[in-house]
Amino acid sequence: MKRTIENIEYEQNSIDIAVFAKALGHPTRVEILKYLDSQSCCFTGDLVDVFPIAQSTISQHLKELKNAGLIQGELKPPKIRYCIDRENWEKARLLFDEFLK
Amino acid sequence: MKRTIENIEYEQNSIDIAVFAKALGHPTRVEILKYLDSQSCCFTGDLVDVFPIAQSTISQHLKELKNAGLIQGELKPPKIRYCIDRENWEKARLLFDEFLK
DNA sequence: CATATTAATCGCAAAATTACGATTAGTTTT
DNA sequence: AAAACTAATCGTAATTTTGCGATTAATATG
Repeated sequence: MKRTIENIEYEQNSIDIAVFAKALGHPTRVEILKYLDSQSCCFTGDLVDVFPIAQSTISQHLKELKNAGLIQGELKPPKIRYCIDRENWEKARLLFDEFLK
Repeated sequence: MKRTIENIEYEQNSIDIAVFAKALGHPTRVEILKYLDSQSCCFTGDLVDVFPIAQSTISQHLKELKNAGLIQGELKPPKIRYCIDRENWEKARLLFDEFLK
């Protein structure tokens, strides 16, 4: 990309909203979160069974959700247990609520 | 992309959330919406003055917000007046509220 | 009618996203 | 120690996004 103006300055609040929103910006990730919420937690393998997409793709989506802070992974060898990060979830809720009100 | 499984089926609700979220997934678009909200309406030219990015880039962001249904443009020749689409805005609010609760 | 103004669109380039299969790393189990 | 299992990472490819300058279309003004 030709970014002649690199380092555009944004309000922190705008960045926070954008980061959460971007993570929610794919239907698969939305449905992963719905599933996670309904099960309270789950393993990658569960998702591979539920969604008709490759294991590596699911792993990638999980990574993005994790990077955005919406989920956390807990080591339960040999599996990894993913749960919604309730603290950030609440933060996102407040941000969207405030923004969209 | 190698999409061996094309036509993945999603819940309509997940698609709706993802479409709104994707539109909100860039800080510039979030700030455009904030500005629109604060001014209730505005012209493209106002945004060009406010944001340090090219006119064509702003136009593109406006297009995406419009495609997602978050804003609407009204012809006020020779300008175009952009306002938040309150109906869809409310729809988005309800979707996120329900989803993040 | 010619000129100015406004904002969309075009064409391009760089970067990010999405998806896959294959491989790898880390644990268990045998 | 060998085999099995789980999930991340790698490498690749197609597509989409982001951004710019230049051009265009549409309207308004002189």
